Formats: sequence, structure tokens, C-alpha cells
Amino acid sequence: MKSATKPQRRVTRDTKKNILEIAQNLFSEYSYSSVSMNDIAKKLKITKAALYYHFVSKEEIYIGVLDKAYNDLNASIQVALSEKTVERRLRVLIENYLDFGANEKSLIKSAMLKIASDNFKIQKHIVKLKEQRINLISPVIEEMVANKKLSSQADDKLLTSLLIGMMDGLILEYSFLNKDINSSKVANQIVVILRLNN
Amino acid sequence: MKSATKPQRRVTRDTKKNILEIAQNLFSEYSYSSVSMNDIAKKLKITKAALYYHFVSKEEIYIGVLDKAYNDLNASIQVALSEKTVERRLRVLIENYLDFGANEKSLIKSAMLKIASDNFKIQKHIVKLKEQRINLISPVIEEMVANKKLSSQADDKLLTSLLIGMMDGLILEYSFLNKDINSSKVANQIVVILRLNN
DNA sequence: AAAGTTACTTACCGATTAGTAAGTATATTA
DNA sequence: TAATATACTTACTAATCGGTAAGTAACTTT
Repeated sequence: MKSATKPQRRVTRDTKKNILEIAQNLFSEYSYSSVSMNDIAKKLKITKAALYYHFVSKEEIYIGVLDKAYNDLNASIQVALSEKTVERRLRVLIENYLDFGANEKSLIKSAMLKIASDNFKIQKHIVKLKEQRINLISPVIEEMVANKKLSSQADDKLLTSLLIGMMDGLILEYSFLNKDINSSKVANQIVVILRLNN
Repeated sequence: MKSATKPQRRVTRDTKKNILEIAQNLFSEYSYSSVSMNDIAKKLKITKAALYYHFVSKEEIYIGVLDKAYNDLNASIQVALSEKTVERRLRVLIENYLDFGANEKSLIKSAMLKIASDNFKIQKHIVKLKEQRINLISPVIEEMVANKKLSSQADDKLLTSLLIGMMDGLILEYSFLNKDINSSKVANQIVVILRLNN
């Protein structure tokens, strides 16, 4: 017998993945600056220094969390874009967005909150991710407007911002109240809501 | 000649008011934990210790900022409630809310973000303020639903949450993009939007 | 079996955090 | 004019922050 004296290593090789997962949980609930590296480490039952073996900085972890979240969101938007009709594309897009946002609140919050006055790196990164997201969604809106399925009172970009702001607000409102969001029901209402041309 | 050697005191007696004002500016832009007492003091060109002459803690300053903001918001909602028709009450309410939120973003953010895992005091205070706000708004929604002016598919409280979440989301979306919100135009759209009974 | 690599831990760093104790200049009151 | 209250500043905590250097146990390769 030679083992069982110290906790064995190399059993789980996915520490980096675990770090991002725990960090995502924390950043979803609290702001960037109120989540410390120690908080993340403690939850993983490792030391803070171990985090720096896998990541060079706190910024890198946060950006990692955001990138993963935005990538997954973009993927689920892409799925919606393959729907056959324009109406279905919008409807499924909203539904997927709401479902996704409910689980990835850090993404929603990051899109709304400035980090700190001196952290330009993260700030610029978030603006880039937001632009990607708006560029993915706005074609659907444009299409709907072109087909006279949506109000054309406002321009497309503004209407897209309005939709995103609406969805983000709803997600956070429900999350704060610890309520589950019924995505298909709410998506239905939003679609009805957006059909302004009477 | 005996003066002019040191900056004279007692010239401005409203330091406490100034502190709340500057703090509100900072908390509107950044999160609770990323605004330090030193940040507030520096902007006022006083020392951090001076803040503790007027307030017992950072929490107290933050709660002071929120109380003032929510009180002002409630007052502007009350103004809307004195409108003659139900439709006007809802419309002016939305318009005032959007105008107000655009200037008092700290209030909107506080209503959406958890502060820190161990700060129960502020958290509970915010929940109380949110309840007050919802109790002020929901009667208008109830009235509209009762008069069949609004969709009654969802219950009143849910519809109120939906409206608030929507407005908050829009305010933050616009603020992040550094865009001004055209409150009367957007209020118009939201009213149209909420009139779901077709 | 020796050497090297991986995945950490322990122990520290300087800076910053919220908060405090003690001193001080000014203005008010007795 | 002396005592007191007001509105601060200076100088300091202890704790925590992000981050690092050095050591080490376990596994892999030679």
C-alpha cells in the first residue's frame, strides 16, 4: 500500500473547465469586483495560487466566462435562424434568448454594467461581444420590418436594441425575484407586442 | 490680516448633501463594490475620514442614495397617478419612469444586481424598496386590465413585473450605448405593445 | 531508476479596502 | 475672553485584494 496518504491528483484533468464553471456561477450572481479570486478558489476547494496556474489574471477568467457564454448564446441564435419562416425565426430566437439568459445571467449583467473606470480591456471586450450579438439579431428584425411583419416606426437597429433591452430586463427582473421565466409564454407576448403595425 | 492662510470652513454647509450627490453619480456608473470610499472623497476633494464624520458606514451612504432615488421616483409616479384617464395614468407613468431612470441608473441597477453574498442588510433594503415600487405601479395595471384596456392573459403582478423589467432593461441598454432615450416615443410604443387584447 | 513535467500548496508581496483615534482650525456660545 | 461644538485632517489600524516565488507530491518519460 502506498496511496491514500495524500489526496490523489490527476484524477480530474478538467480543473480549468471547473474554474470557469464556478466563476460563471459567481459572476452571474455578483458583480466583477465583488467576486474575489479567493471566492472562486474556496468554492473549488483549491488555493488561489492554483487559479494562477491555469489563468494569468482575474480579467482572463472573466473574459473566458463571457466568451463561453456569448459563444453559446450565438450558437443558440444560429439555431433559431435556421427556422423556415421569418415569424418562426423571431419567435424561436426570443425563446432561446430568454432560456439562455436565465442560466447565463453574468452575460446579461456584463452587457449592462460598466466594470470599473480604469478597466478598459474588459470594457472594450464586452462592447465587441455586444456588437456581435446585435449583428446576429438585427437581420431578423430587418427581415420582419421589410416583410411588414413588424412596426417600421423605429429604425431596425433601434428596434433590435429595444428587443434586447426588453429581454435582458425581463431576465434580470425575474432572476432578482427568484422566479422562473416561462420562455415560450413570454416569447409569445413579446412577439405580439412587437407587431405594432395595426 | 489673519485669514487667507487656510481654506475657510463653514462656507458650504451642505457637505452631506454633496456626498450623496457624488456617491449617486458613482454608484450610477459602477457597482457598489467597485466604488470605494476614497473614490467618493477624492471627487469631493475631502478626505475619506470626513465621510465618516457625516455617515457611519459605506452601507449607510449607499442606502441614502437609494432612498433618495426611490423617493423621487415614487413622487414622480404619484404625479402620474393624478392624471384623469386610466390610459393617461399609464402613459405618463411610463414616460416619467423612463425619464427618471435615465438619470438615476444606480436605482435601476440596484434593483437588478445582488450586492455581495454577505451583505444582507442592503439586499433586504432593496427588496423592500422594490416592493414599494411594484405596489405603486400595479394598481394602474390592475385598473387597465379591469377596464379591458390591457391583456388579461397574465396576472396583474406578472404584467407589472414585465413592464418594470422592460423599462429597466431599456434604460440600461440605452445607457450602456451612451444613447439618450426618447421617453415619450418609447412610452408610446410600450403602451401600444401592452395593449395585447386584439 | 533518474530526470523532467504537471498540478498544485505554502508563504509571501505591495497596494487598497472599510473604518478609527487623535489632533486641529474655525465658528458659536457662555 | 474662555469653553464648547462643528467640521474636518493626519495618521493609523487589521483585513483583504490581485498576483508571485519557491517548494513539492504525483505522474510521465527516458
